[in-house]
Amino acid sequence: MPHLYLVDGSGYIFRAYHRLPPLTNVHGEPVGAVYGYTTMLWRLADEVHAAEGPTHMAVILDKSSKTFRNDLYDQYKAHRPPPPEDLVPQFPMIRDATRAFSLPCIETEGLEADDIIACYAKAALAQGWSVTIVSSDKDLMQLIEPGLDLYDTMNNRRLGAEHVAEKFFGIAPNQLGDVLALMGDSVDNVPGVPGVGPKTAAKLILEHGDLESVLAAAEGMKKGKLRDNLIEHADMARLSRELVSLRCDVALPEPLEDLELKGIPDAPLRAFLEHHGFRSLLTKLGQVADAPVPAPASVPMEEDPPCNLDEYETVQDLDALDRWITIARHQGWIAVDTETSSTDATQAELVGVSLALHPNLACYIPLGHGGTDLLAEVPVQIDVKAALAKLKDLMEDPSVLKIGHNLKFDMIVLGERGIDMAPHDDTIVMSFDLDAGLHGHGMDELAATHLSHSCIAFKDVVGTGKTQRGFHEIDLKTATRYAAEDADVTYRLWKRFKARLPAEGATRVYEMVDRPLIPVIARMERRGIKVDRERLAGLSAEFAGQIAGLETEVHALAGGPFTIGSPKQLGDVLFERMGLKGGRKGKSGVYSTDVTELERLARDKDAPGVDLVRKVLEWRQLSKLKSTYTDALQAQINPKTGRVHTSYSLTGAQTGRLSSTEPNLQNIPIRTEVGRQIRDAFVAEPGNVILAADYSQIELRLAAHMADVPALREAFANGDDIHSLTAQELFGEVNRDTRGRAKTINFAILYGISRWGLAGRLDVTPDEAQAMIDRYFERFPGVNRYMADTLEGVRERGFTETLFGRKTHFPRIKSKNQGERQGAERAAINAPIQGTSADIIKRAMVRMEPALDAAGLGHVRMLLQVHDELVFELPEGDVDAASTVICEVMENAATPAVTLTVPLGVDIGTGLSWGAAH
DNA sequence: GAAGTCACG
DNA sequence: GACGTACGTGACTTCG
Repeated sequence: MPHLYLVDGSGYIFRAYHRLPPLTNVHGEPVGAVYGYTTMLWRLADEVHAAEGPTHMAVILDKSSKTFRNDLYDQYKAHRPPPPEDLVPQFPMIRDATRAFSLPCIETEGLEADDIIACYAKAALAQGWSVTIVSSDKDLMQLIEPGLDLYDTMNNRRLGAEHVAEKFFGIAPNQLGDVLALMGDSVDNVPGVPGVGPKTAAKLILEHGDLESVLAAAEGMKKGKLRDNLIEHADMARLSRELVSLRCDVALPEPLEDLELKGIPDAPLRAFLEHHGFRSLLTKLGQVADAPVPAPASVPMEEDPPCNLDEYETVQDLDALDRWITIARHQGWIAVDTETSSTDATQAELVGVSLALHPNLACYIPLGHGGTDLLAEVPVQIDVKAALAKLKDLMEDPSVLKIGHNLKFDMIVLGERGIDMAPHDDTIVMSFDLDAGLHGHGMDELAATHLSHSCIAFKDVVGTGKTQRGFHEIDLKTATRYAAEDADVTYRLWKRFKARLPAEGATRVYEMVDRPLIPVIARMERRGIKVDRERLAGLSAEFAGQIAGLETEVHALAGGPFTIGSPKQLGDVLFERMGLKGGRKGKSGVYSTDVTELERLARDKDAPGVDLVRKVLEWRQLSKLKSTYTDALQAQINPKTGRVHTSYSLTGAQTGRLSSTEPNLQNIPIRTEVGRQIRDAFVAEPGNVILAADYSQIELRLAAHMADVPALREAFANGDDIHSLTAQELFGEVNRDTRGRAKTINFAILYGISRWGLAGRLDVTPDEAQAMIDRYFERFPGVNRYMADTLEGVRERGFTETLFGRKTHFPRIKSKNQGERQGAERAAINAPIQGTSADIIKRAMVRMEPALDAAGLGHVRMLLQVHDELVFELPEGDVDAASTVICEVMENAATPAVTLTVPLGVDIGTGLSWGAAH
């Protein structure tokens, strides 16, 4: 059977106007109500194929303000205020929208939309059709009967007789006209009977049956105001009855059959959506979901008003949350920030979420406040589950860009709650890709630099030290000011960076390397790596015993106890008490006692105190391993997962490398046998293995490519040992000693060589070091040239660039201080090489998961990155297949953006632990 | 919080 | 003639 949907367009637009925020389209025209109307039509159109969906549909509008009711009663709707100024231009747009959907739009002179709806409803019902009136107007509820219901699209509910009974105290739909007549309507100026509201009206009708019976019974009622009013205003009640009656006796402007739905042509709808810039709907129509969002140009950035913390809203009910989500869907982007109980995203409790849509249009949604002794009273908050369900839809909506500052954190927090945020932009990464080397990228610093705004300091909100409170204990007013400010500032920064990225040539590295990496890193952090606690505890105990023994021996040799860990005391003991030779270093006037100095002392077998020095070196090594690794790592194991979850910083290293904190898993020992045991504590789950894949000599290979050194390029192409080759070229023979020296020189080149530095490393004179450097430049032409070009570039432009366009700024390149300047020069020579290497492994990481998935290796988990190494955990049986994919991805990570003239080599190892995988 | 030291690439 | 010498990180300890 046909099902006719009659859309009360006029009713909808008023409700939408008051309920939705004041949106404007790309032309600056107000379109809030139109947007709401368009999304509603969309939803209805989507229901076409549903079981109870429409087969016929029409939109009914009011034609003019004068109707037959004004002839009945000249005061009808007389006091109604004119529609708001910014609603008026939206009326014609409603017609545009309806036409865009190719729906019939019906309006008739002298009739209200309600009457036309009633006519169509009756006609359809008479033919046995079902009818749904898309409205929640109480007058239209009179029409409800079997086969006809109302559909309140704003609250997504069907309204039937039960709803009328519930709202009007037991009244049936066919009695509603009488109730409405008695109670009147102040908005439409239907007079009714004074003193009679819905409750009294319903009671009277239920008691007496209908209006006339009520009026007839008035005389017999007990004396009182009600009786008097009913008698005195009986005629007004009868007039009201006529006014609220719906006329269904006029001819249908268009026959029912013509309302049949015939599908919605694409072109007019697209044109309409494009005209208004309704991005999210365009996306649904089939535009690319991840198309870059244009920078909002309508408001020049300079005209952004200053941050006004008093304008922020605290969102405490679902309706309010819906409002924010609606605007986000409309404009296609939103700034997001989460407040939590901890800076460790993998263990943090969610305390609240803040959102920003425009400068100063920001809110805070408290979700986990209260619940402690300190804040005994739990404030009004949306139920976390309900709020997260709403937020999930928004966060996962492919047509809404989520903007955050260090969004990786929020991705992890929400990821732990089943929300897979996408698409995204991150202002901390944007800032890094624009301004690495110029300043930090924390929000407070960026707000001060770019917005001349000083953010509320977190410690001013929660305090410090013993009296520090959790964010969940902060009152909502303060919490809103702090949290919403962060979202607001993030939004403002995003506008600026969004415009700067293409203008400053930073889009390439941002879009190709760093932006897509964020969710990859978030997943790695969430996975963590399993650590064998017992093994670490065993090592700790072992080290503790040895340290204690060494301490006793050191004190005995030194002739008395002192704090070995104090460089100052140790220096005094060695150089004063024991009389070893060595010089002061540093401004603080403390003897240098670092490992190179102590090893120098230890080499002199005959010097007094050699034994002491050797014991101290051993003590130092074990103390370091115990305190930094075997003890600390145990404390870092997440009790819930049994794994260690590091946090990677994408902006920590100026060159574009990642850095790793809490704990740092990029400096787990490997170079010494005793330290290496710590790696054995990083293990795979039963049935799995650890796979470590590392680039072989990647920085030297890149140097060979970038400096265009034929001999080196050939050597890499042939798979030769590059340090041996260097030894052959520099010293004419290859042995352990010359190869070691050659290796040192190769690294020295990468790091920005100085004759003194190399001399110190090789224990030769600066002149001899210079001779080696000269010979190197001679044998490997291109290197010297590359270094000179790099320096010229950085002096001229202030920054270096990687092959992928990543910039690193070096403001000190112009320093008057020679030391500073030379330091900047060395760093500038290194940055393009180290940075390109970082770009390449990042690209490999971005491509790794899709490549593994495509190969049916979805169970292979990428866990760690250590600059030139990726660590995976995978089922034992997948090793061969995974190795192939991993190698392939890593070796080809530069292409097609960059074509290298050297191959990239990857070595792979596997084992039950990280240590065994090397 | 600075300085010194040392773990990694 | 002095400067103070390799690039990039983070964590721990001592000490003022």
